[in-house]
Amino acid sequence: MSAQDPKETINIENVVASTGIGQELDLQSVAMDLEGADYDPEQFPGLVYRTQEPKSAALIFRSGKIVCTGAKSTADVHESLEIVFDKLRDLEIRVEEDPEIVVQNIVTSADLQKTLNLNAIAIGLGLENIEYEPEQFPGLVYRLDDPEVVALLFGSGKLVITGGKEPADAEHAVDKITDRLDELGLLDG
Amino acid sequence: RLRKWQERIRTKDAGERNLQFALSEIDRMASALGVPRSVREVASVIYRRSLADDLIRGRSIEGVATSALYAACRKEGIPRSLEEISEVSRVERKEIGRTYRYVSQELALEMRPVDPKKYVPRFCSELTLSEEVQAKANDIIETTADEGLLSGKSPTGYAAAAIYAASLLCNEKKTQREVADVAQVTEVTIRNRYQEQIEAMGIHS
DNA sequence: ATGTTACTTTCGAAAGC
DNA sequence: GCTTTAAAAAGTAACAT
Repeated sequence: MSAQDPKETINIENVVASTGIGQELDLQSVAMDLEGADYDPEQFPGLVYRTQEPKSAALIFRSGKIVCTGAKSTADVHESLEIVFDKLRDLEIRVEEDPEIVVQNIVTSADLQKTLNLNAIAIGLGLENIEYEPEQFPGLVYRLDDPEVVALLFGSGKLVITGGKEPADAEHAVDKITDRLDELGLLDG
Repeated sequence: RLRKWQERIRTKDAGERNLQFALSEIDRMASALGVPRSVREVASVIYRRSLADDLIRGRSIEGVATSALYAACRKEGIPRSLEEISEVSRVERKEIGRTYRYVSQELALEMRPVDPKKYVPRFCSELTLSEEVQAKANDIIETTADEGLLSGKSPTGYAAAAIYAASLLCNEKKTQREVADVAQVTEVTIRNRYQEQIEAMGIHS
């Protein structure tokens, strides 16, 4: 009744993407005119601009390249970047019509809905394939080859999957992890 | 050519000096921690393997030496926490931890997670607790860990809580602060682990 | 003794040191 | 390698109440 497919519990928590306006920028002046912009070249070469809805943070560089992070979906990434593009246009900066936006990383969380004995899992998956140092971090780090993602498994059964380029990567990862733990008889039992 | 010859000697000498420095550091830290000679030997082997596999590039000699000692203590079954290790090293805890993880992966040391029970004898000794308390603490750790209660928890905090609980059960009470001090964890951690363990053991007191 | 804030881990891009 | 951004997981710690 309560046990549903772990895939249904997958939630996208953050999407990182990169793009560019195809134009060099004078970040100093952009920082002056764009309200809410944080720019401290001594500390970091990029200018930070935050959007409220959707919530995200954009890192704008002198080269015109932009990194967007914090969005909850790929659609939000596009929305956020459109806002950034329009803000720049308001500053009389030429921005390409539809700059190519490339998703670089998707962070998701999920729930296997069964508590995990990480010690047993560490041995079962093979000590050479995992990293588990509870003195340093409570999660067990499991790197998958296909899809090429990294999963952090917790004793509660919840997990984080990061490194994927598309939502499907997380689903495949959850499937593989579930299957692997099942065949090892490590889901509860 | 003479120049090339000198360069080789210079490199060889530098390498030799660095190795000697690393080994003397391992010796110094091991003495400060009071670990047996066998541990220093294991640490030396791990350091030499790190050197042979070129793992020191981009890292400090001290960091690798300290990590080798941390790994050796664990491998020999007498673990020292990163907190304890960092007190005798000039490398900070975070760096020792990440270097250890790197060396451990690269050399395929296949280190198993630290068993909290490995801390019981030393901590109890420092607290002058009886054999009975040690046995009780080990029982609590073993029983509750098998129920999956150990997952994700720090070995020192887990051991500390079990020792605290055992000291109460055996009428040799030590305060949370006393146990927290030897284990180098906070009272809050002992409190949290203690509650879980007691509940899992079905004890009420 | 409890509550808040903050730091640990994973990932990726950007430009520059 | 570092710097900055955001986000989740759960444990631990520092400091306040």
